[in-house]
Amino acid sequence: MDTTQLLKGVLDLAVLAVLKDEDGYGYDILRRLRTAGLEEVGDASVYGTLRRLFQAGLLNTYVVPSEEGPHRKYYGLNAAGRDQLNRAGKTWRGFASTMDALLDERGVAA
Amino acid sequence: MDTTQLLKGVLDLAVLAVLKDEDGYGYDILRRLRTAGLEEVGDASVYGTLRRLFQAGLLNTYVVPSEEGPHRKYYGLNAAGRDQLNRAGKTWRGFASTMDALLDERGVAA
DNA sequence: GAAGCTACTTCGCAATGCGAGGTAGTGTCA
DNA sequence: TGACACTACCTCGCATTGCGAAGTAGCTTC
Repeated sequence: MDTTQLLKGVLDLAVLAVLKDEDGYGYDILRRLRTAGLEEVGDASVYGTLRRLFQAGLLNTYVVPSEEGPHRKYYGLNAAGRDQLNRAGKTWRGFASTMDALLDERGVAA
Repeated sequence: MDTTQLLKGVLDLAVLAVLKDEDGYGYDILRRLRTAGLEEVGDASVYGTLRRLFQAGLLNTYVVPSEEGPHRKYYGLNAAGRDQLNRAGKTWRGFASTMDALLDERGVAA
C-alpha cells in the first residue's frame, strides 16, 4: 500500500499545519514534514502544493536573500489559510475516525 | 477540502475491510461503505476498485443470479486479500497517527 | 575544482476517484 | 399499459495530485 496515495488531499493540510506557528520556505517545510514522520514526501510535491495554496489565496509569500545559500521564498498563512487549516483539520479528523471505526468493527490490524 | 482526495488509496482498504466477514457484490458493498460513513463514495469508484483488487489477485469472484433483479457478481477475500487487508490496515493506522500527532502538536482543529 | 548541501523550478507521467451515460431486470401504481 | 423507480452492472474520459527526473544556481569544504 502506497503512502503516496494516502497523501493525496492530506498534503495540503500537512503543509498548512506546519506553517501555523511559523512562516517557512519550501526546503524548510520539506524538512519539517519529514521530521514529523512524513518521510517519503518528495520535494516537487511540496513546491507544487505551495504554489497551489498560494494561488488559492491561502498563503502570503515573500523572498528573503540568504547569506548562506540561494534565496529563500517564504510562505505564511493569512486569514483564509488559517480558516482553511481549521476546516481541513476537522474534515480529516472526521474522515479518520470514520475509517478507524470501520476497521475496528471488523477487527482489522493492530 | 474534498473527501474525494482523502479517499485516494483508502478506498482499497475500505473495500477489503467490508469484505472481511462476508462476501458481497458491488451494489451491496457500496451500501456498506455508505452506511459506515463514507457517504460520498461513487458507484463507479467501487466497481473500479473491485476490478483492480481482483486483477491484483486479492479477491475471488462468482456470479449469482437473483430472483429479485439483475444478477449479482459476488466478491470475497482470498488469502492474499486478507494479507493485504492487514498490511494496508497497519499502514493506515501508522499514517493516521502521524497526521494526528502533527495536528495535535500545533493545536489544529477539534 | 569536484563534491555536496541548500534552494527553487519545470515537465510529464501514474494512479485513482468520479460524473455521465448506457444496458437490463424487477416491481409498483396510476 | 405505460411511466417511474429501484436494483445491478459496465465503460469512457476527465480532474486532481503526488512524484521522479532534470535543470539552474549559490555556497562551503576538502
